[in-house]
Amino acid sequence: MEMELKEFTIEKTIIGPITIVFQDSDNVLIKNIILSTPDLKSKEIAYKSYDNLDSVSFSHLNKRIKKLVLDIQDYLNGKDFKFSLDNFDFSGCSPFEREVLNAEYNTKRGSVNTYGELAKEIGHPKAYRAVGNALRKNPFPIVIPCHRTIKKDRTIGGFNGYQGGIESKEILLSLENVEVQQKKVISESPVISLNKKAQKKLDIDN
DNA sequence: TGAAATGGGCTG
DNA sequence: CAGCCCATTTCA
Repeated sequence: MEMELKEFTIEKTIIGPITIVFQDSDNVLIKNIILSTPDLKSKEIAYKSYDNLDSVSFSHLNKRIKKLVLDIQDYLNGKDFKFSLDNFDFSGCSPFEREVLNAEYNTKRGSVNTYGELAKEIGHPKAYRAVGNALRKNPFPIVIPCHRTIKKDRTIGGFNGYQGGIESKEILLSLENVEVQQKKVISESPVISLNKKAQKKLDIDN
């Protein structure tokens, strides 16, 4: 018996439509946040990825999903924001992937870090490529702010699973006042990585 | 710029 | 388990 999934799409955002896929039981479970790509709108991707998906109008949304929608809109309107992770379903993620996503979650708006730093932070200093793989599979972009991770040479790297997504990555970074030109972060200040605790850890390592 | 290193996850 | 895929990095 397949579990029935619902979908709500925020149609107009600065990075195009955003679709939230969730399981609408008494304890709602957020399964996936899908961004649009230049080729495909998020809703099409959603219906391609999941069978038995039902659309829900905003007024009929579960309270928790409503809050997530409003939070995403606030965030995209420039509010400094840390999302609640309540009701997000990480069961599809490996322990390593969870570590990566957790470290990313703890980064701050307006800061950037590198794949290598994230790897070091979670105690696998040479697994920078694996970190990229984990971020590629990030089920909850925006909420887990994977757009803040860039390459060591300060070019912005990949996003949203394929190269076309870097457009959105650039928009999200500039939304956080991180300056990007020619696919490269050009802020004068050094790359600020992770939160305070993580930064301390890194300092000890260096 | 290109090759090689690198490690987690996925497929057969 | 082997072999391949990668949103990286480093070095010549």
